[in-house]
Amino acid sequence: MPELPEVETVARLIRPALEGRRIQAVDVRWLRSLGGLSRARFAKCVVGQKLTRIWRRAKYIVFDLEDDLGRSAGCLVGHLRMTGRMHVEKQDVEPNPYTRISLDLDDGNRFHFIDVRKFGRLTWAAEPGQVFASLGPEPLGDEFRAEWFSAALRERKRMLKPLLLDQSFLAGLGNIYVDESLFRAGLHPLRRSDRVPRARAFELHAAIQSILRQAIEREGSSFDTFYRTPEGQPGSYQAQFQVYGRTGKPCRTCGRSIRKITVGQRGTHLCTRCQPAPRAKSTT
DNA sequence: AGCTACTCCTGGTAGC
DNA sequence: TGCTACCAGGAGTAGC
Repeated sequence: MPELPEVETVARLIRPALEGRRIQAVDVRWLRSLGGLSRARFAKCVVGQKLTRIWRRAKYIVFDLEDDLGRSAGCLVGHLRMTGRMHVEKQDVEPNPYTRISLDLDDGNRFHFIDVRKFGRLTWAAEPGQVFASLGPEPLGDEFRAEWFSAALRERKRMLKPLLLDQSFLAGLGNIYVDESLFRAGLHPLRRSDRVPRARAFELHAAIQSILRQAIEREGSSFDTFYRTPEGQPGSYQAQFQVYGRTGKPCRTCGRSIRKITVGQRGTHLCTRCQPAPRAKSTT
């Protein structure tokens, strides 16, 4: 599922084809992908506007818009959720059957928002700040410091896994990179955040940053046909997975079989030797 | 405050 | 082979 590295990869991929282009028409094939806006309102806000900048915040992709007088005209805000994809191709290419929203561009190309499971969104907002107000820091941004992280973990008294998935705590991680980060730091997903020693919090902080950086370098992870872009090659970070999707396979560090448990309705992968259980009880 | 359950969705797969 | 049941899950929301 697209998380920060995959979303960053998509933004980088589509940016050159979009920046500077003007939107000439829109085609909304699945209304709910607009996240509550009507087709008419969406079209009114978007058609005729110029795409000036494509950027990422957390797992959102933002398309800044400008009207023909050069004034700000709000922005498109996209979220890929589980199966969303974005790409640009020639207007005469037959669109993918799962295309939910298309934008005709002034250079003969067409932008497509494709989403098999329809969880994703592409909507218009006057102010992106409104959408982002409740998001926590960017894990690769300056405000995400080890000292802050250690203190924030102590303040919250939650299990590590749901806390790291909480976008208002830290914005951009999803199921895969949380599992991988916790493994790298040797922390059990059920461990309470306020019981993580300071040195361990620093290790987790470093693990999150280094894993995200490596994943971006490898253009994210793709292990399923849903997550591949038609024109771009799939990412390759999945080859680096230590625990995610490796249930029953030997831990690459100690050899013990990787286990899968459920935490907050989410599949959670771990090595019970490298990530000891929070209580004395050993779950083998 | 933090937890669980439920919702939205559909392709893939396990089981019969 | 063909059917059914269940699984994956990000984020929002409701209720305890």
